[in-house]
Amino acid sequence: MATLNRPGDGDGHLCGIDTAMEVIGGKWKVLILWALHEGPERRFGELRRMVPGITEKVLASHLREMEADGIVRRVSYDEVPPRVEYGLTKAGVRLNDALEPLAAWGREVQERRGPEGAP
Amino acid sequence: MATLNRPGDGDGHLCGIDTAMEVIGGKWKVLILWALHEGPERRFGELRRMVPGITEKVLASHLREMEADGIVRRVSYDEVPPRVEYGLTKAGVRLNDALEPLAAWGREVQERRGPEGAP
DNA sequence: CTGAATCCTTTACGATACTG
DNA sequence: CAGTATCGTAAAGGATTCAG
Repeated sequence: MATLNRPGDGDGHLCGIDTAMEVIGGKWKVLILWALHEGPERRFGELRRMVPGITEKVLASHLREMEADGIVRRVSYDEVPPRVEYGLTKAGVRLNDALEPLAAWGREVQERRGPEGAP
Repeated sequence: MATLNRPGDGDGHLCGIDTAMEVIGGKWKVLILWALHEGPERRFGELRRMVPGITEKVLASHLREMEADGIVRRVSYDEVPPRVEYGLTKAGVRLNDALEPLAAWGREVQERRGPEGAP
């Protein structure tokens, strides 16, 4: 992504938010993050059930990207039938914590426009 | 977006983060938000210069969506040549504040993988 | 069970030209 | 100056099938 030019900044100001947005930019990533949050290690099928609507392909590719970004740890046990468990790295936990104020903001606006949304 | 099913939640848990992600989901929205942050009201052309790379069409549509989401306030002065000024609403300011920890996280990982990125 | 492979659809975004 | 209108593209995601 690009950086921002603000009059005060002689050079491009590294706001950092763009980096974070790239990491959580996928359609389901924050949901996966949330699913992994403060829970035990989760298996693939478990995650698939926890994030209803996601397809296997997208779940798999998102998990791979998140692993590459260093926020998800993948542990594969050499068994049959195969067993793979996913968890958060330290960076993933910190990311999740950093997401909490944003979640609070979202809950706030949900309540504010809540009265209508419920038939 | 969907909500999350965690074993503990009997019903879909409203994590709120999905709501926030929809609001800031556009490719340039956080940058626009950042540009509007703690500054004076900004004019359209000013924003276009502050967010290099964005096209007029996308800037306009993003601004309209952000206004509809209640985070941006648009004031149009009936002059010629036309003058329009954009600023953040209270909700917009709170959203920006809620984004700060995420930005800090981004800066942190930038530094961590920083040493290589500089030729 | 955990995926990879393939094909298809959607849509957000980009480029350009034009207008009150 | 502050946009709108059109058109085109690329990338993300969805549906389905197959495999170790």
